[in-house]
Amino acid sequence: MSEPLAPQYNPSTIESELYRWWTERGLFAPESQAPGSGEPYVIQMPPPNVTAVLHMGHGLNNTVQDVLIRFERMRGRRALWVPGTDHAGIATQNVVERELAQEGFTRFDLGRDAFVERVWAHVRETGAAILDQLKAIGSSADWSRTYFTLDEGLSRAVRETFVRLHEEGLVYRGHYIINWCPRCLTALSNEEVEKEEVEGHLWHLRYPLADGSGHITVATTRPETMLGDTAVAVHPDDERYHGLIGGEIRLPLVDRLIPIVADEAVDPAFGSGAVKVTPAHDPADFDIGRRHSLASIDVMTPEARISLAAPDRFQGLDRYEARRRVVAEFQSAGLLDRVEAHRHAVGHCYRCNTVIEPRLSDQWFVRMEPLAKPALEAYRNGTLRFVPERRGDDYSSWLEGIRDWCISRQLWWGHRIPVWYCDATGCGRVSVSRQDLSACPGCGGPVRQDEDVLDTWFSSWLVPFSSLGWPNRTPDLDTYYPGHTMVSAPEILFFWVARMIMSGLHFMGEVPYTDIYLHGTVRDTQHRKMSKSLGNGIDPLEVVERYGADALRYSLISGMSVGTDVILDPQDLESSFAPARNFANKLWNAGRFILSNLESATRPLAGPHAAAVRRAELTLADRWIIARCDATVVEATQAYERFRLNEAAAAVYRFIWSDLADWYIELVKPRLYGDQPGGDVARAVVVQTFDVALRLLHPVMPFITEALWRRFPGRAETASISVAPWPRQDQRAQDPDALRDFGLVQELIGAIRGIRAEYGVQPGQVVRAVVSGSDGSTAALKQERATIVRLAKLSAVTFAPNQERIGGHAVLSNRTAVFIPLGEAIDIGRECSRLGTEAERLLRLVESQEKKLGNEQFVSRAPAEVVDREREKLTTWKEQAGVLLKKRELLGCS
RNA sequence: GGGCGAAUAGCUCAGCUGGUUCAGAGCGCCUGCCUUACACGCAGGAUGUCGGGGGUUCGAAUCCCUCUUCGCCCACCA
Repeated sequence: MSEPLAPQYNPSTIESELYRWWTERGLFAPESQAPGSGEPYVIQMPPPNVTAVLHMGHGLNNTVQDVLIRFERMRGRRALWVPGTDHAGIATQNVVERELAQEGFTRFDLGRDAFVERVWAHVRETGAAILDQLKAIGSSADWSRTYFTLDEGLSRAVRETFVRLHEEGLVYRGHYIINWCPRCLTALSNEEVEKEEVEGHLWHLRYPLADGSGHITVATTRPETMLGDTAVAVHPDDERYHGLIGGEIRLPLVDRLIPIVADEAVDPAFGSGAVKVTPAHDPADFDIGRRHSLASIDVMTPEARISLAAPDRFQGLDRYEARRRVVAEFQSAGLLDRVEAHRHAVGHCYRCNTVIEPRLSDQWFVRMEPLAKPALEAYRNGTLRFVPERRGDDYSSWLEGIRDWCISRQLWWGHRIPVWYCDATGCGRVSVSRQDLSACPGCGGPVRQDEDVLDTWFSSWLVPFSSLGWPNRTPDLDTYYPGHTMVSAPEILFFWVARMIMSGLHFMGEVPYTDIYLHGTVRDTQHRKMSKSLGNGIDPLEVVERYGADALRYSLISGMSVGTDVILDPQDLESSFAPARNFANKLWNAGRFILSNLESATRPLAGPHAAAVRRAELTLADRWIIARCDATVVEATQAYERFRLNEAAAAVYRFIWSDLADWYIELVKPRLYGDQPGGDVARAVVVQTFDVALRLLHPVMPFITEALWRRFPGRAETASISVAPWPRQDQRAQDPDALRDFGLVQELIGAIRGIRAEYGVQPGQVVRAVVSGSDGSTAALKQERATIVRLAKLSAVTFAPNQERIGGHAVLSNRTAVFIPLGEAIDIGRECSRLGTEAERLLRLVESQEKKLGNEQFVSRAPAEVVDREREKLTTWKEQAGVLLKKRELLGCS
């Protein structure tokens, strides 16, 4: 590592080499970090779906986790980040089905076993690519603990959970209306249905009374379901229909007699106040049907075509064709009362966006209320903390209204349901078992396993303990359960996060983590979510290749504040990622420069904060940068602790660029060259503060910080910044005087530069400056005289009262005046107006300030220190304005 | 239909407990510089009715109400 460093930082080779080095050293395993000492700190990675390679959302999610895990690791915790991938039942099955479709096949052509084998092939490929991507962005997860949700161990946990919940009466099989996707041909949970507002219609249909005495009008958004109607319902108190309750309707098209029933669920104010009842195709109707012992007629096939239960001419029609046909027939029979435009929410499959069909079927459910209660309590008693806080409301209101969870899926890819049905006549036993069964435990007869698989979330809700070996009681489980922070996208709060809390409390007796950080979504500049179908995605790997992983990470972190989305422009990667790349380059060059000036060091450079030098040897600038560094330690540490990662990143950025590079390094250059007086002190201070900056930045930019940090003298070959101790605040570093005094130096240099620019003084030309002020106000400036001369490009600076006329004038915030004689270069008129404008600005401030202080209410009601502060401001502004006006007089301005 | 959030420079956003970061940062723009760490850089500069209206207060970008516009979550009125 001693080859000369290139002036332009090139992340690609450095990153891959360092990553290999980290993993070879096993730095990401908690065992090799702080053996036995630090408290564990555990993050469970939301396992990416093996459907496809990762997108920017994953980039953000995993960067946040990595920042937190690296932060806590450096703070001495035994940090464990558990990685994994999710088999993603329905999603992965769909992806492979689409692949097959391209080849002209369906999964049924292949058969179950061959299809599942095919999915495995996809999984092996994608799963490996995903892990590579996670590594490419620098994720410091413990890969030795990587799991896949269909692994043997996690499958055992799934089975144990199912059986145990069944034993407890919390898993049951039921015949209910569920959400059915006619494309995926499976049941879905309520959470898997996305409601979307659509402009639909409300058809008002006339149902003739059986006795021919008239009709009842019912309104529906899905006319085709009338083929399965088995009643018409009205509210029991609805006067309009009193005489009709108990009567019958002759159902058009089907010619079936169905009763008119009274049910409280009917809203008399909606539509006609009468509702058609289709128990097989609507959850509300199903309930009405139960209350009135109505038949359920299933008029749809799984594919949402009209079934054999309907009249011949409708059979086989797609649901929408059937809808048109039904409406047309009502119309021609004169039974279509009217059609209204109607805006309503329609459920769509969250995986293929097909409109959901409520369907009556046998499915397995988890009884959720008993699980939800403790999960709700954990929030109410403050055990769980949400960031941002308001997400806690979403969590609790979801739990309060929770409904049972349909967990069976009519898919082939997933954990097979551990239930066996006995086929022996007269037995029919249903066995729920931890072990595979080959015979009925009751009669010894032949059994067949339930064909269905479990909801993919039924395995992922166990991850916080199943990934650690549960149901076995393993050392990992003892040590790393419960974990600490969950970093998740808000979309999966209910699917995953809330359910993990329920399972954790139920099976482990403790919440799986206490802090839940829900970050935003990555969107394009039109605020659209990045997606493959919109083509507005950004490939994280492309960004890593072009800008480096550190730049990717920094951009994501700095673009994100608590509770807001990250906006990136897919059309213009440069504007999104160049600033971070530039920052990396800046850091690289600062490091390069510092390193190149350490050879002449004669004193040790390492050690606790500025311990290598004595206080008395420090210049004002040294004291200033040490104080700024310390303030940055505090600011960044607090920001990381509060999940304000963008603020932490910004604080370090400011320190490195605006303080260290722009000022301190510039200023200290003469001391560093050769064997200058104070050279060792400067070297010690610059190394010290740069080292702190690298450590503070490491969680966000792990690669470049490591690359630089390792090159500093005195580092052991095996030392890594990733386990270097986190910088601590140092009371001795605090130095308000230095902050104030050096601020004045900066202000003076800025004022002189401003005058130079104003009058177009050539950069190469040196000028003289005269500074006048009281001894007290110029003491600090005198200390840094050489700095002022160099950075303001002066021939000399003198401290004396000034009566010269022709030049540029300025006045600092402590009333010190500056004068630059410019001879012919100056345009007196221009200087007059420049001074005039500035004086006017100050006088306006003075005026409003006088008004404020003249206000009795303010003086008497505002706190004394505020009033004092405002008085001081007034004095300063007044005097500043006075100095400028005097200069104008001197110049003979009109 | 219920709940929540956001609106600040051309763009992306900070501004946390009302008053010393109070109108800011980065990008973009303008001017001048290849000053031997860095042109992915340096120095300087311009840019705002803090979404509209009302209120509370000595004092509001900040707190309250209201309107407008965007976004998110929830919802079995067919």
